[in-house]
Amino acid sequence: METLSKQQLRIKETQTRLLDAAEEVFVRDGYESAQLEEIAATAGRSKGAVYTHFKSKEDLFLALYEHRIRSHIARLLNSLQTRANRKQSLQAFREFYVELVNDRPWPILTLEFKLFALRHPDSKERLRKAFEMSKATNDDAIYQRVFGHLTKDQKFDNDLALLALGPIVSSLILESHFEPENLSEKSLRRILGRIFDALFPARR
Amino acid sequence: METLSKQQLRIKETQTRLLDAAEEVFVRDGYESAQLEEIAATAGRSKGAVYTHFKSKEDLFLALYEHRIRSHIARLLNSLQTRANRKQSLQAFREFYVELVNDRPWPILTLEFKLFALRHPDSKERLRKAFEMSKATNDDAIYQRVFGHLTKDQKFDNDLALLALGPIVSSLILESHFEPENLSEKSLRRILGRIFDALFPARR
Amino acid sequence: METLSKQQLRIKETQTRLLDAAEEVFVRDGYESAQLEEIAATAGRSKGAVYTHFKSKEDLFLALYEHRIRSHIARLLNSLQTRANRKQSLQAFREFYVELVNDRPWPILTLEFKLFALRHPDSKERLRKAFEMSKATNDDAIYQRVFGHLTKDQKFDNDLALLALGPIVSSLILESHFEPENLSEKSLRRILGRIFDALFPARR
Amino acid sequence: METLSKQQLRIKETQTRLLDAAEEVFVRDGYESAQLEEIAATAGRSKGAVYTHFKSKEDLFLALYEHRIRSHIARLLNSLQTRANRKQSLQAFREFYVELVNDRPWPILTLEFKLFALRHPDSKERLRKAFEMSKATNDDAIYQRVFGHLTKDQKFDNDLALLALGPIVSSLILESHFEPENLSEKSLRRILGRIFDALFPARR
DNA sequence: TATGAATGAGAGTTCATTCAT
DNA sequence: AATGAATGAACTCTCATTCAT
Repeated sequence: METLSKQQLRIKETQTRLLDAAEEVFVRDGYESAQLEEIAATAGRSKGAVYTHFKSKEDLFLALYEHRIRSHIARLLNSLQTRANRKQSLQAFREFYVELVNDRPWPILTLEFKLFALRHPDSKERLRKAFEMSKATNDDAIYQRVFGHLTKDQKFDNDLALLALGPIVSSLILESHFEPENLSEKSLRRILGRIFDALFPARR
Repeated sequence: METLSKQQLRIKETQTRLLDAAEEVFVRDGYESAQLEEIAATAGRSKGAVYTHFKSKEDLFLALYEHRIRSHIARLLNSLQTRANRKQSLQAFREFYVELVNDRPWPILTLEFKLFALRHPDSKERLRKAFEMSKATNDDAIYQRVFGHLTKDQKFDNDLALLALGPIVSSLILESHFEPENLSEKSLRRILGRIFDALFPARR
Repeated sequence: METLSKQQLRIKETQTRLLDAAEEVFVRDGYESAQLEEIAATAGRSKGAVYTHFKSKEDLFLALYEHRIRSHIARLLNSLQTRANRKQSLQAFREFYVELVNDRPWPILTLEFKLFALRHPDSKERLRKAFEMSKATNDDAIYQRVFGHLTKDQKFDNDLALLALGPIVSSLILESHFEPENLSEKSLRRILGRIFDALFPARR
Repeated sequence: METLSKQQLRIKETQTRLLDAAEEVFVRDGYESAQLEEIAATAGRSKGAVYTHFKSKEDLFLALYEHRIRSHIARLLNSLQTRANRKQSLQAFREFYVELVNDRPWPILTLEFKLFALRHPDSKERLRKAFEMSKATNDDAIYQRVFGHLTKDQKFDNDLALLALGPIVSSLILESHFEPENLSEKSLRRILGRIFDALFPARR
């Protein structure tokens, strides 16, 4: 664990600032409308600094997504780690997703990124890797801990549900922007909980 | 039902072509990246023609969405109309949503439009109207026919579910683009069905 | 010979203005330093207009060269056409080259273009065609008229001389910019004449 | 002849490397398109090092030219030095120019520099000095040795020819890039020789 | 109604130059 | 002396929009 020189610290700092600013602006304005200059200014840096750290606007966008996914998955794993038994693990899993309603930028960023992916097949390989990474439950041990042993049919449905979960959360949070009263945070949690319970029935 | 003059027919034809082309291009490229020229060319018209029929790119986009919503709702109403009893109606309702998996452009367009709405508050009023329109079940008679009489608590949950349904379908179809194997059309139908049944339990 | 509509005339006019402006600016500033905006402004048009008529800066540059070569070659052919015999033809040929000292932009443009060609091998095919075109004496009839019948050895030397002539003229005009006194127009003509006579000895 | 410290040697080494790299890149890409970073990398140094040794891109370019001219003139003088009589001297002079066909970068660099000079009048003074330097035959003794005693008219023509010689060689070498077959090295020597003999007739 | 030449604001990207280390 | 992160002016190219025909 070496300490970083003053120089290296500044570089790290710039990268962090740029990624944070990128998230803010990309989420607010969308990939196409987001301006590099705005991102740079938000980060307290100049346009040119963006190009010191990222090859292009697209590169910055993808780097942001990778970065975001890494911390997303770290948070999920962390919340699963501390639980003793299956029931608690599933509960933690449930909470994690329900609590995503607090992370408003996340679903927007996710959607933005998926639409981008659809329209930029050139980036496919890099995208595939990021998507791959995002499946924490790829790990057998974790899968076991959260869902226990399943029959083949149960596993099939469970895997489908796992795939569906993220998108559903995202879409509901997005929708809540348009129905702030009917889809209050409380309502959101409620319906997310209902869907979760339907998708992951607690097996005895 | 008046007959339209040749002139009027031609106008109508151009409008239809432009809207169809707009859908194709907006869905494929996204609002920002879509080029008016490309839309015009796809419609077999020139850029100028777009401006004869629509005030701006934004106007065309909104008009497209209104147009699409109108036909969407018409199709839904139509599928509900012919059913005799509540059970059949709910079934038809279910089928309608499950069958949306065939209408691939729809969810993309919807997402695209919602993201647009989020970022163009100026258009809010027009957007609100279109969204409003999209709720067929606003009509009490229809609501009754499909869901029967509900207690206040049931109605609350049912309304939440109604709000959630569209976004969920959209998000799953979108996701299926990235997991064509795991989220095959068949799998999509299956999971959509499961979610539908959880959200709208058949009451006796 | 149809007349051009007002519209078509304006288009033609714009093209001409742009090419003229391009020549002025490319010659003055060089390909890299020349600014599209400056060219457009010089032509009394906007930047965008350039792109209506030319695909890119490079395209404009190449189009300019092709255009210039066409008129260059037309002028040469024209000056040869009117002469009755070989001696007169050779004399006309000589005069044409010596008089190039009046066309100051031409050699700069030529050099600029050759350096460009060297550094943009992608444009090779288009360049080759333009260069090809520039050899008026490719035409046997003209060759005959100007140089008469030559032995094989004479023809070899004559062809070498033909290749060398243009570049030599260009380089001398360029040099005269740095030695305006020693290489006055009169001196230029004198030395060009000497070189011409050495390269194309009047055969009896 | 003092010995240089290690430090000084390293400085010298860097300068040499930078100048060599600069020549390579300026010749290959042209002044405007040449990137300082590319030059630095080619020299095995970083961008910053360039600025330790040269004030600016322009300064490096001019320094390169001065450096190149110095060695050019040294080579010319050297080849003249060893000859005993006028005839041999003229012959050496002739050979020197004819053999320039081997130094492909030289004419490109020269042209590049002249075009630069034309477009950067600010550098005029520095340029003038470099040009001045390049005329070895400014030295009366050398002039005498090579050309002997000339009448006023002969001297006038001879001086013109001296001015023309360099540019002509350059332009022909450049042209040979486009006609590698017709202007083979052998052909180049041949025609250069012919021109030389016409410009500098061997007087008895 | 429809065309497409022309406009011009705007955006991503490049790159010579600076400067803290 | 040398590095390379950061600056910021500058430039090409794009594209929604206008308008004469």
